[in-house]
Amino acid sequence: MANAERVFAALNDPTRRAVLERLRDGPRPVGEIARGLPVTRPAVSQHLKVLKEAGLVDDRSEGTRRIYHIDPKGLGAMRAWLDQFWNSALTAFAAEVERSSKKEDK
Amino acid sequence: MANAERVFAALNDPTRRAVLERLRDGPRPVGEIARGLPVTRPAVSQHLKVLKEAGLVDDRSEGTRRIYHIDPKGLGAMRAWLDQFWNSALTAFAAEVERSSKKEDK
DNA sequence: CTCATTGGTAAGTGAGTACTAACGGTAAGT
DNA sequence: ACTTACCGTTAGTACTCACTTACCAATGAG
Repeated sequence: MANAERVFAALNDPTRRAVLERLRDGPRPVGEIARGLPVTRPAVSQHLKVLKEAGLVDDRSEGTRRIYHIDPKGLGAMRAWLDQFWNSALTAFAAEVERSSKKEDK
Repeated sequence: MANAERVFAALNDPTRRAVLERLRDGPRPVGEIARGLPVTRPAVSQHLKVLKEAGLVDDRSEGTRRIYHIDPKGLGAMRAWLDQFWNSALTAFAAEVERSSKKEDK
């Protein structure tokens, strides 16, 4: 679904971010992702499930192996939320600075 | 300190995001933030503490009231992390498309 | 067919955390 | 001085979640 709620929850975990970092260089099977990480392979499978439901990764079957790769959809939802919030926050912040500077002119 | 780690953890909670939404329109005291939220005022105080440590909000004293406002610093750290990841992910994605299309030329 | 490889799933456990209730501390009003 | 309003902090509790250990299904090699 790639809604912001799931993306936030998915990106909160350090291990899941490490998984994404490893997929940044290209698609990899589950075993290769798990190798080098301080957790077991089943744990990685569970993390991949969460990342997939968040729209951050997708997978394809290749024989007995499942190749995972990054899905730009989830990151797009995240950027959209952040950009919208960023803009409105900055305008509100600027408006506040304006108001407080006008208070000096009495 | 506004490192990405704390920002992720802070933004994960729905109540804290609701607090930020309320501060988006401008600075507010704690009581006014808590009013309308489905949690008690002390809970809001704890959330504000987390948001402040993440660099997402800041506060000033005004008599007996503490006025909280959004601090662009934390959102900046978030955007930096996301933009960096976004760029490298897209280039890796493009490189992969390149590779898979070359495999067709045998 | 047999066996090894790969990976998703279920159950159980431990740690982190969001919440409420109670308290203390400070500033303004009477 | 007394009271009221506003807010942060502490202690305790309930719940979520990341992890491991077992187990099972599917594919490929011999």
